[in-house]
Amino acid sequence: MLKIYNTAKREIEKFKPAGELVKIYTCGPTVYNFQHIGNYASYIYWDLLIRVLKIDGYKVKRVLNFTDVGHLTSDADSGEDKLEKGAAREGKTVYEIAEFYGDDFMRNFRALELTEPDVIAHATDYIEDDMKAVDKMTEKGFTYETEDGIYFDTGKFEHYADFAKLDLAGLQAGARVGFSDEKRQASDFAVWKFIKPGEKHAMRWDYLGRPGYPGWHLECSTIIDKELGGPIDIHTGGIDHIPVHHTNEIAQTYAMTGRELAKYWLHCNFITIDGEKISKSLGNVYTLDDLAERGFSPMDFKMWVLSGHYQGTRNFTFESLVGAQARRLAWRNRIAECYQNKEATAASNDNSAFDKILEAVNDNLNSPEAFALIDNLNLSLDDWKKIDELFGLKLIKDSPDLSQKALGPITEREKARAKKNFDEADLIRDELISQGITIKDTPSGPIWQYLKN
RNA sequence: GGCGCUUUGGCGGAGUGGUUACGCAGCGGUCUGCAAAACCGCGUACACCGGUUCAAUUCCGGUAGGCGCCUCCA
Repeated sequence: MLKIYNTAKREIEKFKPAGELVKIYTCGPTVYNFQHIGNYASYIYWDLLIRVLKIDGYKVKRVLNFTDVGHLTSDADSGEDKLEKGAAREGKTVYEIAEFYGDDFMRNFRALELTEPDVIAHATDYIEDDMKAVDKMTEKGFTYETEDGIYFDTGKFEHYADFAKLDLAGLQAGARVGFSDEKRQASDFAVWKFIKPGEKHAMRWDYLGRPGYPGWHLECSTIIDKELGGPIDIHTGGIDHIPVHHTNEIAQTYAMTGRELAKYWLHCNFITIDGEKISKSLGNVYTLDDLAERGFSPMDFKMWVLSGHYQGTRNFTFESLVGAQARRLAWRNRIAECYQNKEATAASNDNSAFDKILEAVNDNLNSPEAFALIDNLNLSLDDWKKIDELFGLKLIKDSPDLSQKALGPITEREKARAKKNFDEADLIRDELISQGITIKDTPSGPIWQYLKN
């Protein structure tokens, strides 16, 4: 039985899906630049959620969006469109930018062994639906027009402040860059932006007799409505989305359909790097490729991420990443032990071992506790397979049975050792090391292990 | 200002009203041809101040610190 922390209620609840199919939506990347390790940390946590649900026996339909239009450099309706900015930076078209960074995201997504979403929704494929959505909201009187777009009148939705517990009176509208004085409330936001004559904006669609493009928040409401249908079971995202983006999604969906958007809202916390937030100006924006250059695989990073809880703040340091890497190697060598000592592990195996691990993860995705259990429990090869299914750590895949390869040399070495021909014995050992296999002499005879990768 | 997270030994990070995980690093030892591994042991951690209690790191109240989001970024 899964229990999860629901941001909407600010408490841990038992998860009960509305129907047979668990409908999940994850706010995806804005494909205008490389995603950094903080971005990927969130997708690792949400992947764990998907995997737990599936192991618990649920059928899941999950939608992930790619924002390829309309996301401005501020979550408020000011600044530049990130895609347009990226295109200008690299001398490419916005479509090339979106494709390039979208592909890069998926490459990393797969390298992290994350479950493929059932639908990857590109915002630009839903423009017609966006227009219909604006029409609907306008019909119901939730919008008003200003010089630069169609705005959502948050004053018309009495529960607007509830989700994020906003203090609307305290919102300092003036502090927002380029705040339009035509807005009725500081919290009002654009559902559609007009492109002024002469304004550079490559992505444009005709609507209401003039060129424009959708407001950033709109795509999520539209895509959810079209791909999943209303109220979905789970909506996930980063905590930064609570006050603006998700609050606005909820308002839009209410305006369009009169329904709530999602029953359970999960938000992951941010990671810091060397004690500070991830930001370009601080120069601590690492990508997975940066980690690879320093000798850490995507799986090492994933070990690090899952060794902490999704709701806690995590501080990333390379020192702690070394620990995560070592822990993964230790687990792989326990698998090697299973290969070499089948009878013993089977005999001493605790049948409930994996159940305990699963129970920990069902408790609001407590992966650190699950990891502690893995460290301590006696596990069979079968358990390790289940653990791989649960966390997607490629433990089995990266731990082939090397017995065939190692057995001959190990026997040769034992013969040499018996003759006290240690030079030869060491030569054999070195030869195996060059193939990534180490030999450890235990009281019950030599065993092979994986070398640090 | 609003909304949150957090404070455990050198680092990461669980957990518990009394016996104090685990990983990494360190030290000592056993074992070993050597090396490594393994195993044993050591360092006696829980921000601070009150309260409850026979007993609090663990419960309650308060204080202080660190951090994040809202304001490029999940």
